[in-house]
Amino acid sequence: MSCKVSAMVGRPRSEAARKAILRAALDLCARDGYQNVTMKGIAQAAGSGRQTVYRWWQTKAQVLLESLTGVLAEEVPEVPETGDARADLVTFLERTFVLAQGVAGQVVTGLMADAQSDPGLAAELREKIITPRRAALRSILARGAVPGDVDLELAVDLVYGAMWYRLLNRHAEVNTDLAEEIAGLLGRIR
Amino acid sequence: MSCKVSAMVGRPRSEAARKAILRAALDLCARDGYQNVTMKGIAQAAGSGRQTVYRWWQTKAQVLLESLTGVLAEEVPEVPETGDARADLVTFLERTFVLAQGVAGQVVTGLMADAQSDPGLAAELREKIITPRRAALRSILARGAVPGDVDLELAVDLVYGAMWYRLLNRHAEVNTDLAEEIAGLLGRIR
Amino acid sequence: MSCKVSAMVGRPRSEAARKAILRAALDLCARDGYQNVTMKGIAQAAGSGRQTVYRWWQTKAQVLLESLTGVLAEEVPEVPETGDARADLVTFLERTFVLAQGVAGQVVTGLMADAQSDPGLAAELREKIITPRRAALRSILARGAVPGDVDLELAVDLVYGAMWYRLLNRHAEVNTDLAEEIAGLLGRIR
Amino acid sequence: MSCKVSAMVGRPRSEAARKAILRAALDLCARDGYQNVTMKGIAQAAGSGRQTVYRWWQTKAQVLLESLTGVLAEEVPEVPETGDARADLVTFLERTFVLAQGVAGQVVTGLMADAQSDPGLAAELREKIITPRRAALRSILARGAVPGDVDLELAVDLVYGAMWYRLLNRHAEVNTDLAEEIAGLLGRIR
DNA sequence: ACGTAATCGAGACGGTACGTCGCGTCTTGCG
DNA sequence: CGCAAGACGCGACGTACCGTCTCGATTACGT
Repeated sequence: MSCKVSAMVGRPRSEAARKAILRAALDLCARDGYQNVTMKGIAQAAGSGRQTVYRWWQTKAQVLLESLTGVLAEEVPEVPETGDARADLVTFLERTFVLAQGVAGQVVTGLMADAQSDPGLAAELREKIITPRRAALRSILARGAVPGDVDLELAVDLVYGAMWYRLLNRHAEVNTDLAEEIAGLLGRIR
Repeated sequence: MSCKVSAMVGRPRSEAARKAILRAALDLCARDGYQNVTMKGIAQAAGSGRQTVYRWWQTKAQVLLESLTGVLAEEVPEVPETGDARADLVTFLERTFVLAQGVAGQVVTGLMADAQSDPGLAAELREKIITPRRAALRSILARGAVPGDVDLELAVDLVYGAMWYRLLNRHAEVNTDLAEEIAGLLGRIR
Repeated sequence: MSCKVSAMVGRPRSEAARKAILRAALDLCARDGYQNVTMKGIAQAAGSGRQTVYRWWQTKAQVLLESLTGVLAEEVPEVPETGDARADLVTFLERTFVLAQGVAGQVVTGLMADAQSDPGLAAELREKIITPRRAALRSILARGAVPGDVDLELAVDLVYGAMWYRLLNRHAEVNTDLAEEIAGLLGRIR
Repeated sequence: MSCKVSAMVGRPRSEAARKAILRAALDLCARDGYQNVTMKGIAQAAGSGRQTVYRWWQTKAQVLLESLTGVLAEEVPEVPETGDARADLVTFLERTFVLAQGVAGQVVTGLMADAQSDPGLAAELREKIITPRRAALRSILARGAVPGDVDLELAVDLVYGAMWYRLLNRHAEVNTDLAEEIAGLLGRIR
């Protein structure tokens, strides 16, 4: 998108540095926790200069958001329509929850925290991470996992809500059992 | 409990300062957002010395946790048993959600964020805020708002999860309508 | 001098506390050095309250000035007139220098330092410590240790100056040898 | 001397900041007195960050020692050998005392005070300020201002001692008259 | 003997400087 | 001109000491 025709002089952006930074941010987040990650630390761990990070991202949240996008893109929980609505739902949730148990959980949790005081980040987070997955879950639910007259937005809130709640509060795990249990309970709605 | 009989020498703790600090913390949180509150700022706003804050609390999270406790204690959502399980549930959720829409939402959200990197705070938060309210909701649900064989812990996760999800992600309001909707959906479980 | 006739009600001043404070100040000064002595530390070491110290002295300098006065009063270097002017001078200087090598040196050095930024203390220090000793040295010198037409004030400056210089700069000891050497050099003035 | 050939990466030290800090320290010392100078104040007055001061100096004493070195280097009291030993001595002392009456006196006095509780500073002060000037005075005296068999170290102690004594105790000025008087008295030693 | 009043200890109070750390920006030389 | 290195101005951190204050307890005097 940038550097269309004119100019394009000087040394080009180092793709190696970009990847190193995204990777370093992820690793540090896994090791020290999101809140303890710093721009300085990211640059250091990536073996890059501080300015190189700031040149392409404004905040650590943006770095980690892009890191996260990379992680999630590798394994998007797209579920083929098998005809069994509940099985599809379970499959979707299982895949989602497995991701949430890994670094992605760490990152997305931290991003959500930062988003509380950064409306721009909040919007970006919703746009790039939350909303697409809400839409995916909604379409799965629409296959018949809940009765047709149920408010799907509310159902999505309940399901993802439970996941977020457990991710943040850690009173219980977000594992494959939860997928089954949620699907089971939704299936009892008449 | 403390300072029962013996000892109790020296100048006693200033209750005025304590209240001023708790109040200032709350006000700052409402004005600037949890993440932008600082110990220095709290002390300044409370017209107290920095050491006075640190003498009684170790972190801003602890200050705000106590502030929050004060706020929540004023209006505990205890619901009399009317016999109508669903009505009780709605009442409980409405009261809960009204609180969540105010400063308490700001604070509890920030505390949850901090708790991600502070296990001690996480435990305290669960113990003092989360768990009691989970128990309250659970007992309300047990009055018959959901069928007897439903896993109440899971039901609590779904309900509070939806609230937390909306509080954090702000894709929808946490208002009295939500109370009705949730109660309605739970009521359809067979 | 104080509390002449009227009033004089209430609990009388604790002489024990006064002595303990003066003693503690001196001990701390010897142990930690003048600059590291604090009012809090003095009170603690004396087993007294902070206010008790502040009630009777305004600054640590005043406490230590009184402590010092006590020390110096114990052994005032008054020299009997033996007829041998030089011997009298040596005796006086030896006694003076012995005192200077002890805690008194520590204290007076620190007081002098503080006096640089506290004109009141400077005046008090001159009045109570410096001037009396200058007068004493001057009268000894006037016995014939230097020719009669020598400016005695200048001579005093040279002698006490050498002592102070060595006390502060520590490039050489202030010992009895110095007394002999100074007396010898003054004796060569014609 | 430093940063000779290799390395020398990163942004170079700001000479402007360095000079501003040294200057600010000096100004504050002249205005508020050595004891009231703070690292925070120096940084503020210099328009620099606190860390920038700490990066290059550990204490305010070190800052002011370097400031002082700058001041003294501007006008080193080097005296050409005129053949008249006493005249040379008077010239040297006059130049010395003029400096001592200015800010340099303030600073060196404060440094000496701090040196009482900081052996490292004491050594540095002796090495960089005291000893070179002692050597200079000694060589002047050796030109014949005092008889050849007089202990020059002692003579230096007496002369500089008088200066220091007056600087600290302020019972008399350190002016050009003093230079004449001291030279006169030394000239009477046989 | 008993109230009055100033003392005592202890320690919390509002301040402020300390020295450290992370921020986001800047200024170098090298590739 | 991108990039590493790292110094820069800034400001919050948690600590220490300042001098003041507020407690309960103690100790003399003047009724």
